[in-house]
Amino acid sequence: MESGVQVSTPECAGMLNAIGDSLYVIGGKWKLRVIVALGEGNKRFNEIQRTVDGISARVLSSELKELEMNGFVKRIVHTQTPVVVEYQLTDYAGTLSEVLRTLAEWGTKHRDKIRRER
Amino acid sequence: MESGVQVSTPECAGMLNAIGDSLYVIGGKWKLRVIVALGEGNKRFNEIQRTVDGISARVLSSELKELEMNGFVKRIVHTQTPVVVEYQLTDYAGTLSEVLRTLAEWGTKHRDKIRRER
DNA sequence: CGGTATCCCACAGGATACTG
DNA sequence: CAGTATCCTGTGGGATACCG
Repeated sequence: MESGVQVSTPECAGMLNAIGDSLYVIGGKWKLRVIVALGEGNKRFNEIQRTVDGISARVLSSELKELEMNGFVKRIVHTQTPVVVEYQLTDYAGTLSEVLRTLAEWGTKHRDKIRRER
Repeated sequence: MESGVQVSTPECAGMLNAIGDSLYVIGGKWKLRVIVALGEGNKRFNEIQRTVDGISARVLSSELKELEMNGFVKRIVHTQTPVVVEYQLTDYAGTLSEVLRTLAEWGTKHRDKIRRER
Protein backbone atom coordinates (compact mmCIF):
# COMPACT_ATOMS: atom_id res chain seq x y z
CA MET A 1 0.00 0.00 0.00
CA GLU A 2 1.43 3.31 -1.00
CA SER A 3 -1.17 5.52 -2.55
CA GLY A 4 -4.00 5.45 -0.08
CA VAL A 5 -6.16 3.47 -2.46
CA GLN A 6 -6.62 0.75 0.09
CA VAL A 7 -9.44 2.22 2.03
CA SER A 8 -10.58 -0.78 3.99
CA THR A 9 -9.77 -1.98 7.42
CA PRO A 10 -8.81 -5.62 7.76
CA GLU A 11 -12.38 -6.82 7.63
CA CYS A 12 -14.36 -5.04 5.06
CA ALA A 13 -17.65 -6.68 5.90
CA GLY A 14 -17.86 -4.95 9.26
CA MET A 15 -17.15 -1.64 7.66
CA LEU A 16 -19.78 -2.25 5.04
CA ASN A 17 -22.39 -2.88 7.70
CA ALA A 18 -21.28 0.02 9.84
CA ILE A 19 -21.51 2.40 6.91
CA GLY A 20 -24.86 0.93 6.04
CA ASP A 21 -26.08 1.64 9.56
CA SER A 22 -24.88 5.22 9.37
CA LEU A 23 -26.51 5.88 6.06
CA TYR A 24 -29.73 4.38 7.31
CA VAL A 25 -30.02 7.00 10.02
CA ILE A 26 -28.27 10.07 8.67
CA GLY A 27 -28.36 9.34 4.96
CA GLY A 28 -30.62 11.06 2.52
CA LYS A 29 -30.65 14.49 1.04
CA TRP A 30 -31.41 16.63 4.05
CA LYS A 31 -30.69 15.17 7.49
CA LEU A 32 -27.08 16.20 7.82
CA ARG A 33 -27.77 19.61 6.44
CA VAL A 34 -30.51 20.24 8.94
CA ILE A 35 -28.19 19.14 11.71
CA VAL A 36 -25.47 21.47 10.50
CA ALA A 37 -27.94 24.31 10.34
CA LEU A 38 -28.92 23.68 13.94
CA GLY A 39 -25.25 23.54 14.83
CA GLU A 40 -25.26 27.31 14.74
CA GLY A 41 -27.56 27.35 17.71
CA ASN A 42 -31.23 26.88 18.37
CA LYS A 43 -33.52 27.78 15.58
CA ARG A 44 -37.14 28.24 14.77
CA PHE A 45 -38.81 26.39 11.97
CA ASN A 46 -38.74 29.10 9.36
CA GLU A 47 -35.20 30.03 10.29
CA ILE A 48 -34.09 26.51 9.53
CA GLN A 49 -35.96 26.55 6.29
CA ARG A 50 -34.21 29.72 5.26
CA THR A 51 -30.81 28.33 6.27
CA VAL A 52 -31.15 25.03 4.50
CA ASP A 53 -31.49 26.19 0.95
CA GLY A 54 -34.14 24.46 -1.09
CA ILE A 55 -35.94 22.47 1.57
CA SER A 56 -39.72 22.67 1.59
CA ALA A 57 -41.84 23.04 4.70
CA ARG A 58 -43.35 19.63 4.28
CA VAL A 59 -40.01 17.91 3.99
CA LEU A 60 -38.42 19.93 6.78
CA SER A 61 -41.29 18.99 9.03
CA SER A 62 -40.85 15.29 8.41
CA GLU A 63 -37.07 15.45 8.66
CA LEU A 64 -37.32 17.19 12.01
CA LYS A 65 -39.65 14.50 13.24
CA GLU A 66 -37.29 11.74 12.21
CA LEU A 67 -34.34 13.56 13.70
CA GLU A 68 -36.28 13.93 16.91
CA MET A 69 -37.20 10.25 16.92
CA ASN A 70 -33.58 9.32 16.44
CA GLY A 71 -32.47 11.53 19.30
CA PHE A 72 -30.60 14.22 17.40
CA VAL A 73 -33.01 17.05 17.93
CA LYS A 74 -35.14 18.33 20.75
CA ARG A 75 -38.28 20.33 20.15
CA ILE A 76 -38.86 23.03 22.69
CA VAL A 77 -42.15 24.83 22.99
CA HIS A 78 -42.03 28.10 24.88
CA THR A 79 -45.54 28.60 26.14
CA GLN A 80 -45.61 32.31 26.00
CA THR A 81 -47.92 34.25 23.80
CA PRO A 82 -47.35 34.00 21.01
CA VAL A 83 -46.09 30.46 21.29
CA VAL A 84 -42.52 30.06 20.15
CA VAL A 85 -41.10 26.75 19.03
CA GLU A 86 -37.38 26.13 19.04
CA TYR A 87 -35.35 23.23 17.83
CA GLN A 88 -32.03 22.39 19.34
CA LEU A 89 -29.45 19.69 18.89
CA THR A 90 -29.13 17.12 21.63
CA ASP A 91 -25.84 16.02 23.10
CA TYR A 92 -26.11 12.93 20.99
CA ALA A 93 -25.95 15.00 17.82
CA GLY A 94 -22.51 16.01 19.04
CA THR A 95 -21.29 12.50 18.36
CA LEU A 96 -21.58 13.36 14.69
CA SER A 97 -19.04 16.15 14.82
CA GLU A 98 -16.21 14.08 13.40
CA VAL A 99 -18.37 12.80 10.59
CA LEU A 100 -19.45 16.31 9.74
CA ARG A 101 -15.93 17.63 9.93
CA THR A 102 -14.45 15.06 7.58
CA LEU A 103 -17.37 15.33 5.21
CA ALA A 104 -17.14 19.10 5.04
CA GLU A 105 -13.40 18.96 4.62
CA TRP A 106 -13.67 16.49 1.79
CA GLY A 107 -16.41 18.47 0.09
CA THR A 108 -14.27 21.58 0.13
CA LYS A 109 -11.28 19.82 -1.34
CA HIS A 110 -13.41 18.13 -3.93
CA ARG A 111 -14.92 21.40 -5.05
CA ASP A 112 -11.44 22.85 -5.42
CA LYS A 113 -10.43 19.89 -7.51
CA ILE A 114 -13.44 20.29 -9.79
CA ARG A 115 -12.70 24.00 -10.13
CA ARG A 116 -9.12 23.29 -11.14
CA GLU A 117 -10.19 20.77 -13.73
CA ARG A 118 -12.58 23.04 -15.55
CA MET B 1 -19.72 24.91 25.15
CA GLU B 2 -19.41 21.83 27.23
CA SER B 3 -21.47 19.05 25.83
CA GLY B 4 -20.36 18.83 22.25
CA VAL B 5 -23.71 20.00 21.03
CA GLN B 6 -22.14 22.85 19.15
CA VAL B 7 -21.25 21.04 15.99
CA SER B 8 -20.55 23.96 13.72
CA THR B 9 -17.38 25.72 12.81
CA PRO B 10 -17.44 29.51 13.06
CA GLU B 11 -19.18 29.97 9.74
CA CYS B 12 -21.93 27.51 9.28
CA ALA B 13 -22.79 28.57 5.76
CA GLY B 14 -19.52 27.29 4.39
CA MET B 15 -19.97 24.02 6.14
CA LEU B 16 -23.47 23.72 4.81
CA ASN B 17 -22.25 24.15 1.26
CA ALA B 18 -19.30 21.85 1.73
CA ILE B 19 -21.52 19.11 3.08
CA GLY B 20 -23.93 19.72 0.25
CA ASP B 21 -21.10 19.26 -2.24
CA SER B 22 -20.06 16.01 -0.61
CA LEU B 23 -23.54 14.60 -0.59
CA TYR B 24 -23.99 15.55 -4.20
CA VAL B 25 -21.12 13.30 -5.26
CA ILE B 26 -21.03 10.51 -2.71
CA GLY B 27 -24.55 10.73 -1.34
CA GLY B 28 -27.24 8.24 -2.14
CA LYS B 29 -27.88 4.74 -1.07
CA TRP B 30 -25.03 2.88 -2.74
CA LYS B 31 -21.96 4.92 -3.72
CA LEU B 32 -20.05 4.71 -0.48
CA ARG B 33 -20.86 1.07 -0.05
CA VAL B 34 -19.56 0.21 -3.49
CA ILE B 35 -16.40 2.13 -2.72
CA VAL B 36 -15.94 0.28 0.55
CA ALA B 37 -16.47 -3.02 -1.22
CA LEU B 38 -13.75 -2.13 -3.70
CA GLY B 39 -11.55 -1.10 -0.79
CA GLU B 40 -10.87 -4.78 -0.24
CA GLY B 41 -9.09 -4.91 -3.56
CA ASN B 42 -10.01 -5.13 -7.19
CA LYS B 43 -13.22 -6.84 -7.97
CA ARG B 44 -15.25 -8.13 -10.82
CA PHE B 45 -18.81 -7.06 -11.39
CA ASN B 46 -20.56 -10.02 -9.84
CA GLU B 47 -18.16 -10.07 -6.94
CA ILE B 48 -19.12 -6.52 -6.11
CA GLN B 49 -22.75 -7.37 -6.41
CA ARG B 50 -22.35 -10.23 -3.97
CA THR B 51 -20.41 -8.05 -1.55
CA VAL B 52 -22.81 -5.14 -1.55
CA ASP B 53 -25.89 -6.80 -0.21
CA GLY B 54 -29.11 -5.94 -1.96
CA ILE B 55 -27.83 -4.04 -4.97
CA SER B 56 -29.25 -5.03 -8.34
CA ALA B 57 -27.19 -5.42 -11.49
CA ARG B 58 -28.84 -2.49 -13.15
CA VAL B 59 -28.19 -0.18 -10.26
CA LEU B 60 -24.66 -1.41 -9.73
CA SER B 61 -23.93 -0.81 -13.37
CA SER B 62 -25.09 2.77 -13.23
CA GLU B 63 -23.36 3.44 -9.91
CA LEU B 64 -20.09 2.17 -11.31
CA LYS B 65 -20.45 4.47 -14.29
CA GLU B 66 -21.04 7.48 -12.11
CA LEU B 67 -18.17 6.53 -9.83
CA GLU B 68 -15.96 6.21 -12.87
CA MET B 69 -17.07 9.58 -14.20
CA ASN B 70 -16.28 11.17 -10.87
CA GLY B 71 -12.83 9.66 -10.76
CA PHE B 72 -13.26 7.17 -7.93
CA VAL B 73 -13.13 3.98 -9.94
CA LYS B 74 -11.18 2.70 -12.87
CA ARG B 75 -12.51 0.03 -15.17
CA ILE B 76 -9.86 -2.36 -16.38
CA VAL B 77 -10.49 -4.75 -19.21
CA HIS B 78 -8.05 -7.61 -19.43
CA THR B 79 -8.12 -8.66 -23.05
CA GLN B 80 -7.47 -12.27 -22.55
CA THR B 81 -9.92 -14.94 -23.44
CA PRO B 82 -12.25 -15.00 -21.80
CA VAL B 83 -12.29 -11.25 -21.28
CA VAL B 84 -12.06 -10.29 -17.66
CA VAL B 85 -13.24 -6.93 -16.36
CA GLU B 86 -11.96 -5.56 -13.09
CA TYR B 87 -12.86 -2.48 -11.15
CA GLN B 88 -10.39 -0.78 -8.92
CA LEU B 89 -10.34 2.30 -6.79
CA THR B 90 -8.29 5.22 -7.99
CA ASP B 91 -5.91 7.16 -5.81
CA TYR B 92 -8.55 9.82 -5.59
CA ALA B 93 -10.89 7.41 -3.83
CA GLY B 94 -8.25 7.30 -1.13
CA THR B 95 -9.09 10.89 -0.22
CA LEU B 96 -12.32 9.51 1.19
CA SER B 97 -10.63 7.34 3.77
CA GLU B 98 -11.22 9.75 6.63
CA VAL B 99 -14.84 10.17 5.72
CA LEU B 100 -15.31 6.42 5.58
CA ARG B 101 -13.48 5.89 8.82
CA THR B 102 -15.53 8.38 10.81
CA LEU B 103 -18.74 7.21 9.23
CA ALA B 104 -18.03 3.56 10.02
CA GLU B 105 -16.96 4.44 13.53
CA TRP B 106 -20.12 6.40 14.15
CA GLY B 107 -22.30 3.67 12.67
CA THR B 108 -20.79 1.10 14.99
CA LYS B 109 -21.28 3.25 18.06
CA HIS B 110 -24.79 4.10 17.03
CA ARG B 111 -25.72 0.47 16.57
CA ASP B 112 -24.39 -0.27 20.04
CA LYS B 113 -26.48 2.54 21.44
CA ILE B 114 -29.61 1.21 19.76
CA ARG B 115 -28.86 -2.26 21.06
CA ARG B 116 -28.52 -0.99 24.60
CA GLU B 117 -31.77 0.89 24.40
CA ARG B 118 -33.85 -2.05 23.33
C1' DC C 1 -45.32 32.25 12.54
C1' DG C 2 -45.31 26.97 12.60
C1' DG C 3 -46.78 23.79 10.69
C1' DT C 4 -50.31 19.90 8.27
C1' DA C 5 -53.04 18.08 4.27
C1' DT C 6 -53.41 17.03 -0.49
C1' DC C 7 -52.02 16.30 -4.81
C1' DC C 8 -48.80 14.94 -8.01
C1' DC C 9 -44.70 13.84 -10.54
C1' DA C 10 -39.93 12.52 -11.27
C1' DC C 11 -36.86 9.41 -10.52
C1' DA C 12 -34.34 5.86 -7.73
C1' DG C 13 -34.18 1.51 -7.92
C1' DG C 14 -36.27 -3.60 -7.90
C1' DA C 15 -37.49 -7.76 -11.00
C1' DT C 16 -36.96 -10.12 -14.90
C1' DA C 17 -35.38 -11.24 -19.30
C1' DC C 18 -32.06 -11.13 -22.57
C1' DT C 19 -27.26 -10.70 -25.09
C1' DG C 20 -22.17 -11.12 -26.22
C1' DC D 1 -19.58 -13.88 -16.45
C1' DA D 2 -20.64 -8.88 -17.45
C1' DG D 3 -23.59 -6.38 -18.31
C1' DT D 4 -28.05 -3.93 -20.97
C1' DA D 5 -33.02 -3.36 -21.92
C1' DT D 6 -37.58 -3.10 -20.40
C1' DC D 7 -40.92 -2.55 -17.38
C1' DC D 8 -42.90 -1.08 -13.16
C1' DT D 9 -43.49 0.43 -8.40
C1' DG D 10 -42.39 3.16 -4.27
C1' DT D 11 -41.46 7.13 -2.49
C1' DG D 12 -38.82 11.37 -1.92
C1' DG D 13 -39.98 15.52 -2.32
C1' DG D 14 -42.00 19.94 -4.83
C1' DA D 15 -46.27 23.10 -5.15
C1' DT D 16 -50.10 24.80 -3.24
C1' DA D 17 -53.54 25.51 -0.05
C1' DC D 18 -55.03 25.77 4.31
C1' DC D 19 -55.27 26.06 9.75
C1' DG D 20 -54.40 27.48 14.76
